[in-house]
Amino acid sequence: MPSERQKRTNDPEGMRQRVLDKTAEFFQTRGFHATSLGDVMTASGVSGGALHHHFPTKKALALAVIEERVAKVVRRTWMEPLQNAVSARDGVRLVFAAVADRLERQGFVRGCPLNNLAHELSLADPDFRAVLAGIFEEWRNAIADKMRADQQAGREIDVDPERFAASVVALYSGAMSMAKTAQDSSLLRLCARELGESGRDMLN
Amino acid sequence: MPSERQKRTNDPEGMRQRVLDKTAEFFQTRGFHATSLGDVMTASGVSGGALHHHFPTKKALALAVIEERVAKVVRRTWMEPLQNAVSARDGVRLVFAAVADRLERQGFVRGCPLNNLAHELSLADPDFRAVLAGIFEEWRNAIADKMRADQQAGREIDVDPERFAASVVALYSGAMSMAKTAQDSSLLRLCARELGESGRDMLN
DNA sequence: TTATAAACAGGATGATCACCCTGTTTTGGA
DNA sequence: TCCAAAACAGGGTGATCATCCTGTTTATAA
Repeated sequence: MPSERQKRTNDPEGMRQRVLDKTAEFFQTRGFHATSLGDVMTASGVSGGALHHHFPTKKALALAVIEERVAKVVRRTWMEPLQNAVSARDGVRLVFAAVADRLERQGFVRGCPLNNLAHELSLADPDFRAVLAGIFEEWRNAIADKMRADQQAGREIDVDPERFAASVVALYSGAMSMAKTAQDSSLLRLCARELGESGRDMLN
Repeated sequence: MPSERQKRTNDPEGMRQRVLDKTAEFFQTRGFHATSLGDVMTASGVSGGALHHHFPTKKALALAVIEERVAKVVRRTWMEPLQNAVSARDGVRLVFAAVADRLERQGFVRGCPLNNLAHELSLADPDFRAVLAGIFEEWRNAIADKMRADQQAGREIDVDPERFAASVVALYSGAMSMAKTAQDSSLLRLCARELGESGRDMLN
C-alpha cells in the first residue's frame, strides 16, 4: 500500500502534455520570444528541473509544440473537414465559415498558430523553417488532393489543383492576419465570399 | 572657422534616419523581440545616450519604424503603382509581378514588413495594433478606391470593391507568408495567377 | 558673447532569461 | 528486495537587455 510519505506521483507523459498545452497557448498569444520558460513553469506547475528533463532547450520545446500541437490544429481544422466534404471547394467554404463562427463566438482573434510562428521563426532558425514549411506543404497537398479527386469525378476540370490550393491557403492566412490585426472577424467572412457562391467570383 | 578641437558634428535628423533604417532592417529579418537596442546602436554607430535622446523607449522606436518606414513601403509598393495603373485589377497584377521579380533577383524572401510586425506585435500592445491596423485599412482603401473608379467608368460592375480589396490584400499577405516560410518566391507567382488572366479564375 | 537648450557620450543598474548542476524521489525490472 | 535509471525539485549562474543617469559637447537665439 502507498505509504503516507509518498510525496510525488510521477506522470511524465501527463506533465509533458501539460507543458506543451501551456506553451502552445503562450506562443499563440505572445509568440516565441515573448514567452519565457518561467511563464511556462508557473502556468503548468512544473519545476525547472522537470522542464529541462523533458525539453532540454527552448528550441526543443518549440519544435515539439510545432510538431505536436500546431500541426495537429491544421489537421483538425483543415484536413479532416476537407476529406469529409463533398468537394474541395465546398470543404474550403465550410472551413472558412466554421472558423469565422468560432471567432465571432469567442469575440477576439488570436490568429492562425501556424502563421504566427512561421512569421516569427522562419528566418530565425533553419530547423524551425523546415518544420513550418512542411506543415504548409501538407496543408496545400490536402487541398490539391481533394481537388484532384473532384476532377477525377469530372468536376472543376479547368482548375489547376496546385494553384487552387496555394491560393486558398494564402487567402485564409492573409485574411486571418488582417482579422487578427483589426480584431475583426468579419474580414474573414468578406474574404470567404471570394471563394465563390455562384460562378462569377475571384476564386471560382 | 571650425577649430581643430571641434570633435563632433550634430546631425540629429541624419542620426534619426540612420537609426530608423537599421532598426527597420533588423525588424524585418529578426523581428521586434529578437532585435536588441545594442544591435541597433552598433549597426548604426549611435551611442546609448543618443539613441535614448531620439527614442526614449523601444516601443517609441518601433512605432516610429512602423509609421515612417513600414507604412512608406506599403505606399511605395502598392498605392503609388496602383494609382498609376490603367485599372485596379491590372495594377494589382503588376504589383504581384514586380514583387515576384524582385524576390527572384535577390534570391531570398524576407516577407512583408507589415505582416511580419503585425503578427508579432498586434496582440502585444494596443498602440502597436492600432497603427498596424490603420496601415492595413489604408492599403485596402487604396485598392477599393481604384476599383470604384473603374466602376464609375463602367467596368467591373459586378464586383464588390471592399471584398475585392480585402481578398487581394489577404491573397498577397498569405502568399508572402508561404513564400517566406518555404523560401520559394514561385508561390507568389502561383497565387498571382489566381488574379485572372482571362475571365475564368478565382479572382476574376 | 553668452546663456540655454538640444544633442550626444558612455558607463551603471536592476531585472530577466535560458540553461545548468546537485541532489532527492519514484519507478520498474532483475 | 534491490538497484539502476528515469523523473523531478530547486537554487545558482553568467549573459543579455532596456532603461537610466551623469556629464560633456554643440547649436541657437538673445
